[in-house]
Amino acid sequence: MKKEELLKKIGEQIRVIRIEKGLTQKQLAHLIGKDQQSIQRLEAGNINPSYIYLCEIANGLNVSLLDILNRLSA
Amino acid sequence: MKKEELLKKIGEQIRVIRIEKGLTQKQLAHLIGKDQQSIQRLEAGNINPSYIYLCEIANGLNVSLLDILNRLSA
DNA sequence: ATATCGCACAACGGATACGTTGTATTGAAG
DNA sequence: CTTCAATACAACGTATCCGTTGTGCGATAT
Repeated sequence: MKKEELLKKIGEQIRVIRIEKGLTQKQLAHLIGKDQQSIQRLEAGNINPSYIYLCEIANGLNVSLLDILNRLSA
Repeated sequence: MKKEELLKKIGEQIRVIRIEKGLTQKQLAHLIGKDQQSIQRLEAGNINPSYIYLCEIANGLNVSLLDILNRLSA
């Protein structure tokens, strides 16, 4: 699977979960000490986030990283 | 959970799986177009690998990233 | 003794992530 | 119409990743 597709997919999944939780990009960003633009780039698949970054996102969304990845295959 | 602990844990888990598969650091590295030192730093928890990097590692180990993360909690 | 293999650590450089600022668009609210 | 919230994109600087080279150390074998 191509790199860009992987990044797009996980970005989209993060967006879905964020919206399910009723959060804006800005709110999620501030929950984990980042800013809105960072979340935007992540959701758009424009960056290749680090493991720690993904853990922080999962934390802000109040789910586990496993949950996020599990939902990718579904 | 602290960043260093997270990196150490996933590094150790990757090492366990690599050894289960009977691979050396060098062999795993070459399977995915990297070098032995990169694997060493990853396993030692000295780097914060990107999502794509983790996908490549999982690929080289012939498991899914989900498998690796699943075994972290166990 | 020396060669080889697996693993560890340090340093350098190019590439990239990510925080920040600035700006544009869209839609809802007043 | 104006205002504000939410999202998107671009550019810049700093920090970090990761590939690479070189070095070392222990274990095993010849």
